[in-house]
Amino acid sequence: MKLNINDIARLANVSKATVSAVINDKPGVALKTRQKVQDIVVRHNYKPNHMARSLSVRSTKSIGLVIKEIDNPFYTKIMRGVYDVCSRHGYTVFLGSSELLWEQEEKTMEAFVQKQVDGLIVTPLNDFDRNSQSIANLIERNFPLVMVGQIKKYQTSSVRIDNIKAAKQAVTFLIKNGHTQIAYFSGPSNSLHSEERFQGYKEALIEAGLQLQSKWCIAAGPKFDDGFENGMQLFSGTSERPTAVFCYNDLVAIGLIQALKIQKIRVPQDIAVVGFDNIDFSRFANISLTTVENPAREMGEAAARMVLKQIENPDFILHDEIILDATLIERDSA
Amino acid sequence: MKLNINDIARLANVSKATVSAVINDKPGVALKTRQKVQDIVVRHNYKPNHMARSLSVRSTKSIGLVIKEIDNPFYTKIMRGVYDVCSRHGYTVFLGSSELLWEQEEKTMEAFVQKQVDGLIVTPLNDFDRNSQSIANLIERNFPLVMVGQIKKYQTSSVRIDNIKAAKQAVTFLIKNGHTQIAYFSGPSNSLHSEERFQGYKEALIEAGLQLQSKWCIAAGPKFDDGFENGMQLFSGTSERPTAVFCYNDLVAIGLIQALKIQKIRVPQDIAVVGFDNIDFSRFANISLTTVENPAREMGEAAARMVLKQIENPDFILHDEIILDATLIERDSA
DNA sequence: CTGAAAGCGCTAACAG
DNA sequence: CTGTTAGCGCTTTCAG
Repeated sequence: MKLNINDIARLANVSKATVSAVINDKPGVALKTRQKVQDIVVRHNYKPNHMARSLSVRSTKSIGLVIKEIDNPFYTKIMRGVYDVCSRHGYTVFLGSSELLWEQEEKTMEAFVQKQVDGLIVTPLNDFDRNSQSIANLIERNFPLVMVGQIKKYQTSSVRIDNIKAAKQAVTFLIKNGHTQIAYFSGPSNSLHSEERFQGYKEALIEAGLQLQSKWCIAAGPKFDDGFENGMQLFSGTSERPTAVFCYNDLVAIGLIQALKIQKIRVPQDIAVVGFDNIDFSRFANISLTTVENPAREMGEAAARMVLKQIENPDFILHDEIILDATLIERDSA
Repeated sequence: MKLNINDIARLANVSKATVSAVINDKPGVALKTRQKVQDIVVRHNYKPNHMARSLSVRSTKSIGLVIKEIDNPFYTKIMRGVYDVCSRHGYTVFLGSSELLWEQEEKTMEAFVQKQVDGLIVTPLNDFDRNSQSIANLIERNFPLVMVGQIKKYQTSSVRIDNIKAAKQAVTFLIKNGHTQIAYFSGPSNSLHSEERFQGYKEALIEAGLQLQSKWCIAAGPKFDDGFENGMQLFSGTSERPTAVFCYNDLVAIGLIQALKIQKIRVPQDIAVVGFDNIDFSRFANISLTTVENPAREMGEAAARMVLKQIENPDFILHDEIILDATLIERDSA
């Protein structure tokens, strides 16, 4: 039932080299022969086995994408950007997710490499004691690899934003609005982003001559519920409260706002909150969210363009960096 | 630099057949030989070329997933379900999206088949004049293929919900709450879901003895902005209004609520709105959304289990159907 | 238990 | 312009 190149060659009375030439639009085939072959090809609906081709030409026209969380809209946007430019260039993309476990990240990357992807795009986890043999190997082998974000220990190509600067800008905005008691809801402990944003938070405070207070540095997490639960907790008692909170991302900001709403605390009058990422929903949240625009899709696109360039230019891989802008979007929540 | 099975064989002083046997954990290799080979393998960090293996065994251990929209959280959840069970079973997944264009859907499927995926999961578009050669071929060839949802023209395995019933339930709920003037914001014109939900809407009206009024059947679309814009439009004038609207999905419901808010129309007092899908954000919308739970992730998981079963059982492919439950979740918006 | 040889479906020189 | 031949890296009989 399923024909291969030999069958077509036989049916067309030519050699398989000729068939190969015509299906790949190579020159040097007489028009008549070409047409005869083409005719047979369409008549039998022959589709070349792409894998066999890949084995021969040592290129699969595919890349592996490993993100952190499949159902986090921020990563979804990155995916979108990557997918768009890859498919536009005839590359197909393998989907992978570490779900915040770096053993998983590692395993997924390895699997992709074994499947012979031509390149890899990763949103890396950062465990401080992490020692990634795989990443080290890839770098050494000059394998096309780009990070969206970065991994502290290794130097690779990357596209990202300046998280410190962006966070500082957001917190400074809060300070300018008269806030002096500002909390930070951080993300996962192994998130470099979270740490950088914390750094920006600190810098803004210091620059304004304010005290950094550990009681207002809350280890929340990356999700709604993290924001919600920590919000419930922090604002439940009658004890002292901050007047503003800067959140690791929009998800926790929205969760926090939800908790505030339940406790009848008004946003932004009683508590101002600012998020990070500008996910689509931040506009539609309970209170439209003041947040930092994190150009996820653009980062995905840039990352994809970068790997493709590296793939097409294997001798010329250097550690490129693209830093995109992240700007504050003022809405109602602060 | 990059070693292959021959290199390992030579280094270990055995034949490549032996190497193959040990890396695949096949019996019939003397313990000593096995250890010697294994040692070389780890010492040189040898990773078999999975593609070459695939060519030989004619199975890639990969499946193709083609969804409709990458950044729609509903499809993202399906993706999650598919990804989870596939990776748990050692399958990797190719990411594809039709972005609501069926030529794209077709092309993506074809591409995956040429890349020799072992199976395909598709959330199909339904154009009424659509004639899918690819799908017909796959069915005829008995190719492992499962639809999340269904395509009207072809009989395939599928997992889905009873959209008609679910919609009817939602609209009946509205009617029980005293509404008689109920609008429907439909989805994309080529969405079977949208049409089935419309069907359910009609049935609920009829059963309650209410008139179906064409002025309240609004062709909105699948996105926020579609809900928003159509909401702005429908409720801008002082002309007659419905008192409730049933929306194709949560996205348009949330968009609509946003429009209502801007126009100072209260939800649910002035207008009740119910969505469909129960995306994560529906809880956190401006007004928490009354909606229909659409078990996306579970559908993804079921679909994945189904293809895997078909793949593992090629002689035994039948057109299976799984219909999952979709139940109304009552929250604040209606 | 181990190795030689054929083959998976395709591409790439190289002759003719 | 076309066909022959030799791989790509692995698996799989089948002898020995």
